[in-house]
Amino acid sequence: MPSQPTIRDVAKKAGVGIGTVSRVLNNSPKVTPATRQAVLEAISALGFRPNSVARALPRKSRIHNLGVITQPFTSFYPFAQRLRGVQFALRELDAEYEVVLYNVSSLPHYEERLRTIVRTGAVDGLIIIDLDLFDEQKQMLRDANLPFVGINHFQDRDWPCVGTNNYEGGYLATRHLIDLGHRDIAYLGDLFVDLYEFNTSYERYSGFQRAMREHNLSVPEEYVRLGFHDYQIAKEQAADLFALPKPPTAVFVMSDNQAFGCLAAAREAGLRVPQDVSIIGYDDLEISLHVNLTTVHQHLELSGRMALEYLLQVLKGEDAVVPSLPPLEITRRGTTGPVSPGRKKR
Amino acid sequence: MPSQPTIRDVAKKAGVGIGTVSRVLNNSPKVTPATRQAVLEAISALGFRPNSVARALPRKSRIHNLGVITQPFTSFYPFAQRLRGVQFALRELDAEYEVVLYNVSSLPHYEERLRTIVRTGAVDGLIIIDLDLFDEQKQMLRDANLPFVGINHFQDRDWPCVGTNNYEGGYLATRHLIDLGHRDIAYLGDLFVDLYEFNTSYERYSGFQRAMREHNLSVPEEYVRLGFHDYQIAKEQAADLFALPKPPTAVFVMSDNQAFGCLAAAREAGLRVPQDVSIIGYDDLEISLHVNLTTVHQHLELSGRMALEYLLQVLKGEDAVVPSLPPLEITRRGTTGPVSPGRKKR
DNA sequence: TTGAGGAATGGAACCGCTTCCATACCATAA
DNA sequence: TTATGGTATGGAAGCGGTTCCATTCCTCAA
Repeated sequence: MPSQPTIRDVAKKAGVGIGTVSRVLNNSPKVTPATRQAVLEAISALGFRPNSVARALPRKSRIHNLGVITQPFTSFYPFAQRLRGVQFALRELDAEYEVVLYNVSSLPHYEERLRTIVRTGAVDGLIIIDLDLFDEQKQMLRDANLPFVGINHFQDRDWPCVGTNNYEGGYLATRHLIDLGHRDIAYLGDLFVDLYEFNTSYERYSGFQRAMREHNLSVPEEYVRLGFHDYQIAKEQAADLFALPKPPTAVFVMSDNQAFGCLAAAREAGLRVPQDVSIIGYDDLEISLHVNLTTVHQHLELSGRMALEYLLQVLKGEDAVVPSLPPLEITRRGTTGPVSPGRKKR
Repeated sequence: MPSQPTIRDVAKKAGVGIGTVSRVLNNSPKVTPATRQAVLEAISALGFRPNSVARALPRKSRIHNLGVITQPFTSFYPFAQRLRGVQFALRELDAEYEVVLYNVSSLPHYEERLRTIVRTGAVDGLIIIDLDLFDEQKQMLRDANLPFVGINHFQDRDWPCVGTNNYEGGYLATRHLIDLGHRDIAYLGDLFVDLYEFNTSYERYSGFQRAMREHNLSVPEEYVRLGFHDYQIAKEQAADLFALPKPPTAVFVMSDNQAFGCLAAAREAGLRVPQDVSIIGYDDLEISLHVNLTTVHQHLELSGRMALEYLLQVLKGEDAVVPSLPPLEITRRGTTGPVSPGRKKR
């Protein structure tokens, strides 16, 4: 018997009926101790383990699963806060759903994963975080009648997304620095197109560029530093920036994680923050409060909550519209300040 | 038809057989466009959504689920790093399991959740993080033949745990401070018994006490500060500590999260770290590197990985033993240093 | 001794899908 | 016209459990 033994195998082995085995499995009181004993022995002799799927089938109230699919996460990836929003809302609303977490490590992996999810019907709804949905996949999900919602930066996609506006955020962050009197502002961020064909960095950079242009400020080529999203890499890039003959007086870093690297580079270069250099991040991670980082607040937890609420409505069969997040805002803390006169170069 | 329509309802409505409906659902090519169209219309007219459970049942290769059950998490809760260890290992080993995440918000909730998991057979294995398992539950899991493993601080429990030794960790941290010349050392941590009847804080405190005793150092009552695990609360407690007539020259804080609060309090009190006061945390979160915090490294990610590997072996039917984590070690960074002579009070 | 009632037990029916075999249908070739 | 073969389709069987009804077996009272 190479495959998993079933309840019938157990029944045969124990010399009882399948009903009795089921009763033992479910701790029904109406089983003789002796019988129970025999069944338990058969179970462990065969290494029987009930098939969870078959078990769930006859139940009136289904167990519902919600899939959350995203890139592999590190503690700095804002994902954790979004997921928390989902979980908290789930609890508050007392929704009978469990969260199944899917991490995909590449685009092909992502597409394959979606296909599997649809094929196996593993979940009843899907929250797609920081990933795009391509036409083929979208159609597949629709055909399968599987409700889904994204959390990302799309505001006008033809699929439901709780979206944030990176362009606006980049603009706001840069305006903040300009308003403080800075003129020599650098941009530090991810490569413009990441592994998942997301262009978050480019969008934030575009907002940065727009703000600079509006104020007739130029951005020397060496003030734009792009690299893989990583603390250490950001730190190195920032060190290069600070070693320039004419270093910037402020840096807009496209993520808090990278801003931490930038902060460390400033410290090592002997620069005081914000007296010598202002640094603004993007995300407003919880930890950023403790690091006292000025940053762009993008309602991470709220985005998870909103996505969940929308999905729940759809699942209930209600007509739902994707809610809009409140506007982005700057969380002012200690890493940005007015340009210091003694340091001003022009 | 109040309950969910089934594939038979769809078939009847579309005037086709159930096989055809199934074929449409599964994108089989051998369906006439006209037929497909009719079926799709019936599907959306009825609001039909395939039952994921029933769908999964007939498949040869089951979808396997691993449950991860833990307390609700914040970004500082070391849980995230543990979960990452699990996910990474899962990917590396190419294991066909998905992770189902359960957050429980109280002890009764936890017990009920376990019962539900067993009853519904929702998962094939369970990783229990930072929660104890009581006799009744343990028996229940065993009866159900549901393999489980814990990640926590138990080293000699009668159930498999990847355990860490808090007592040892507290001792090490304190020794580190004593070796640097500190004599007036405070303890800042959680209440001794938390919501889940875990006594992590007490264990670490006991290690602290032992180290102090071994060196004939006394701990004044006001040097022991306990409070709910929270940045803000820790910050307030630390502020009280620094406002004492004779403040400590070093603080052992039982978690990095609380250590961040302590650091902030020191900053606000105008104390330089480590010149005026040394601070050591516990956990070694990723972020702690960036904050340059000296702390106790407890192999968080590795613990997730080990628990997973063990569970996978058990699921394969192999005889497995729970692996031991490598010894705890101090990660020395910038927040601890020798006691500064100018400040020494005795 | 007999009948009634309760408890343990066996197993058919069923949960909602997929799969596969048999059938019906159509087009083409002879 | 008939034979052939390929394709779309219907629906029975089956996935591995739970549930419930019928049956058997006891025990106890009359």
